[in-house]
Order: sequence, then C-alpha cells, then structure tokens
Amino acid sequence: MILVKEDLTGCCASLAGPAISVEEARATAGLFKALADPTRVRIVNLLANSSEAVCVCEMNAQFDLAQPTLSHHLKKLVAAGLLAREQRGTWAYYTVNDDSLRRLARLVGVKGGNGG
Amino acid sequence: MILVKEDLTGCCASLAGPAISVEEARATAGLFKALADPTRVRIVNLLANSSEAVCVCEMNAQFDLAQPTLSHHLKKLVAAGLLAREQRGTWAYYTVNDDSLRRLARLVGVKGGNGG
DNA sequence: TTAGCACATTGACAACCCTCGATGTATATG
DNA sequence: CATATACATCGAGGGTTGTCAATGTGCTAA
Repeated sequence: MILVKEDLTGCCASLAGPAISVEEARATAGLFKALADPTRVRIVNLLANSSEAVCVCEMNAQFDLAQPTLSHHLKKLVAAGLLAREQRGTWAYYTVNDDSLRRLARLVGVKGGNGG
Repeated sequence: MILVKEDLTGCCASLAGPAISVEEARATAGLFKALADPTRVRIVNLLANSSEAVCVCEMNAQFDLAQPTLSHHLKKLVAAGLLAREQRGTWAYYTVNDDSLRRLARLVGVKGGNGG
C-alpha cells in the first residue's frame, strides 16, 4: 500500500519510448490517473487558459460541485505535480505547472521523448 | 449512466485549448482513464515498439497476469480507440492505433490543437 | 473575544475497477 | 464425434474513487 504522494511528472517514461519498466509504467499511469476525471480535466483546462492564479471560490462557482469535492480534486492535482497552490490571506490560489504539462506532452509525444 | 463505449480519440478537446465543455471534458477524461493503469501503459508501450502485430499469447508471457485480466485490459484499450484487434485463426493480434496516439499527443500538446 | 468567511479534513456511502477462477466460443486436429 | 488450444465472457471479491454533510483550521472584522 502506497500512502506517500509525490510529483510524478519527473519520473515517467514515454508511452512510445524504447521500453519501460514496471515502475515507470506505474508512474506514468499515476500521471494519467490524475487526469482521468472530467472535473480535473476542466480544472487544468481552466487554469491553463488563465494567465493569473485562480481562486478556489471562482472554481466553486463554475463546477456545480460541493466545496469539499472540489478541494479533493485540487489536492490530487497538486499531489501529481500538475498544479501549484498559493495561499493569499483567507483565499487559496491555484496555477497550472507548465513544466509538468510539457513533460506530459513529451510523455505521449513522438518517439525518443524520454529524457529520464 | 453511459453504457456504450466508443472511440474517444476523435472527440476530445485539448487540455490547454481555449475552453472545453463538460461533454468534452468527459471524453478527454475517458481517454486518460484508458491509460490510467500500469498494465495498459505497458501494453501500449509494447505495441508502440513493435512494428508487427503482437499476439495475446506473447503478452500473456510477459505480464504475469491471469489471461482474463489481460483480456479485460485489451478490451478497454480497444474501446478507447487506442488499439486495434485482428483475428488470425485461433489467435488474436493487437496493434496500436498510431492516429489515436497522435491525437492524444495533440490533446496534451500544442495550444489550439482542438479540431472538433 | 466573538462572529463570519474561505478552504481543508474527516467519515461514510455508493459506484467503479482490477483481479481471479470458472465457463463459454471458435478454430484446428484426429 | 471427441479433444485440445486460444481467447473472450461471466460472476464474485476486495480495493479504490467520487461525492457529500459535518467538522476543523486559519484568517479577517468588529
């Protein structure tokens, strides 16, 4: 049982790469798992389109979900390394990790994209 | 409740694209869900590295899983449009759908890659 | 301190998913 | 026909996940 959650974007092998190990496959699947939910896809899409950090209250207004549910998804995305969190007083602002998105693109991209 | 499973690679919006709808987010998440498993990642990786179609018996030898379990994963990948199946007598051969992989790359890749 | 707001955490429930053994289907051989 | 092989489907069990109401935590205002 794995309880520790860490950034997965730095340890995944390319899908079309040479040949991945069981451990690499697990990490790669973990990154895909973070995006295997419609709400989380919409969150990443929303943040990717915003040049500024987005407040949770704004997402709460858009996603027609209970506030704890949204918090749950945000936590998963941060754990996967796809999002970054910033506290501003009472509010929490989230931004997309552009570097992780680039690495994700390399992951599913053309052959030879595996940089380790 | 959705029971019909169809090719998802033709109806997904880009992650970093303009702004996706709820339905597009569902389709995009469905495609990621197909790859949100270590075994399925390894299957795609194996087939992506092979220039020829691969027999199920060969995967059965590599993946240390029961035969029904492997069959289950293959079915999911075919349903997502990532794999193609070909029957050759008693044997079943699988190949990766290069077009779907390219579309997946566009999905997480370049901005504005959403062609509808 | 008291009250209120923004967000996270907890606990519980239903739905889903991975896995397997058992069984079914189709082809090939005798 | 009977038998064997290759693979799919079925049914069940155990773990995981999405969702919510209730509660906790930290900051702000009065």
